[in-house]
Amino acid sequence: MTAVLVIDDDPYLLRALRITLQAHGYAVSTAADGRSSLLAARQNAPAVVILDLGLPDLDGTSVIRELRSWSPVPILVLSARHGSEDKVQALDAGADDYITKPFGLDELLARLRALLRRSIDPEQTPVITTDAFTVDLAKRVVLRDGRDVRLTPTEWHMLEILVRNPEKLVTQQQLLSEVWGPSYAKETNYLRVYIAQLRRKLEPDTSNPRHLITEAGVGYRFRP
Amino acid sequence: MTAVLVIDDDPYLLRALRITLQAHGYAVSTAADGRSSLLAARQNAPAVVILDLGLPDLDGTSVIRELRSWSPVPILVLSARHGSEDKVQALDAGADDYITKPFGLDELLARLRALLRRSIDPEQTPVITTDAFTVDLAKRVVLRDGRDVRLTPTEWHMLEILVRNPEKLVTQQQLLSEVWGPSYAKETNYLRVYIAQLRRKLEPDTSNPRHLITEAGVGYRFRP
DNA sequence: GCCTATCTTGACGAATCCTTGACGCCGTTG
DNA sequence: CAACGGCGTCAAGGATTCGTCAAGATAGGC
Repeated sequence: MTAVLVIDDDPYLLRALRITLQAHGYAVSTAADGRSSLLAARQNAPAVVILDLGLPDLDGTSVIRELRSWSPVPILVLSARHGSEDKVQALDAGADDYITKPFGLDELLARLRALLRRSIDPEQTPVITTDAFTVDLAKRVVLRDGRDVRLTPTEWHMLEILVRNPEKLVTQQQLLSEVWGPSYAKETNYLRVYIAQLRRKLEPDTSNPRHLITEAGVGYRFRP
Repeated sequence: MTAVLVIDDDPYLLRALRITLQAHGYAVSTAADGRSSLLAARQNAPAVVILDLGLPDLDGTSVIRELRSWSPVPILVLSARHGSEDKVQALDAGADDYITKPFGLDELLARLRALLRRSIDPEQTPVITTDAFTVDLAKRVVLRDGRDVRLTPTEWHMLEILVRNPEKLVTQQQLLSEVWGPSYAKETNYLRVYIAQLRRKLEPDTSNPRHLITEAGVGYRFRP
């Protein structure tokens, strides 16, 4: 049976979630604050974690970071605020998905299913092909016109992130914190330099990129 | 059968609504003041709430806030006054839609259906489709006629808020404080400019918008 | 120590995006 | 009828952000 750990300090919401999740076949364990939740996560080894950001003792993002330091378990975040700042912070810290309160229980269940589905097969096809080049994620090789393209470690790291999320917009912060670390969140000129190098090596027409698309002010997107 | 909770202190209106709603296949429960209505909402778990603002004991916005603190149930507000102040207050407190008395029963039924449609489909996949365009919230992509539409960060931010709340009337203040920050609450010209740009990019007939609807003096609404 | 590959940093026009004001239209009010 | 407020439209600036280049800085191999 799938094990779920629910972390929330609101006893009513905790009870409601426990009942609903158990009714849908999950094994539920709960925690009401950050410290005990970290213990519970180590002991129960849940398949997915549901975390409320408004905890009494620890900051929500700290809990996420602690968890992420030793476990890849999917984390679904609940928050009362509608603003997008804490959303971005939580996702940057390593959360996988996000719901704003109040939310419908069917929506919660749907997102839970989606997270579990994703964690079961994390690597679909390790080979991505476009009409200009081919990326083999397993072999760490990029081919263009039959010959392989030399990429530096940093170039490869950036390309890998973009290619693993086809069609999806990857935030500047996501790229920076993934490649250079969270403290480089404002060095957007790094991105400009390396995107330019990737384009020069991969795009047929450098000044008219068709696969590495920039979204001004937000981030970049890979289009197959 | 769909459960509706009607909250009103006028016995005649209450009786008329009960009869009409039951005749259209709804299961109706009623309450005549704020306190008993909150109890009834917890016990009956209605699919939608119809709330008259002029209650004897509690302020209407307080009832909305109480409900919203634990439930995402759609709230349809009735009010006698024609002014837009209480309208905006109720919507800011978390109401979903609004009708001014006196109102036609067919209009009430139409709005009820619209709100229920929204609550039945709680964005299982974060993809919203209309007959003119498709919004993918996860990938941050908008498709129209198969091609993707290029949106600026601010345009996307506004569209996301509206699309995440289908059929809901979103206040000007809600949009402004979410996108530009709380101190921009009176710069309604921003809304006019960006709504116009969104319509130009998304609506088939710009001068006759069918999905991005403006409610004069109050706000905007997304209709799927 | 020297050489090479890679990464960092700064600067500059160019492209994109946001802000702001003006104008006309429409429905409502007095 | 005239005045008014809310809305849609447009375009011109000003502010950000992007692409590009090249010159140090750093690290690793020989």
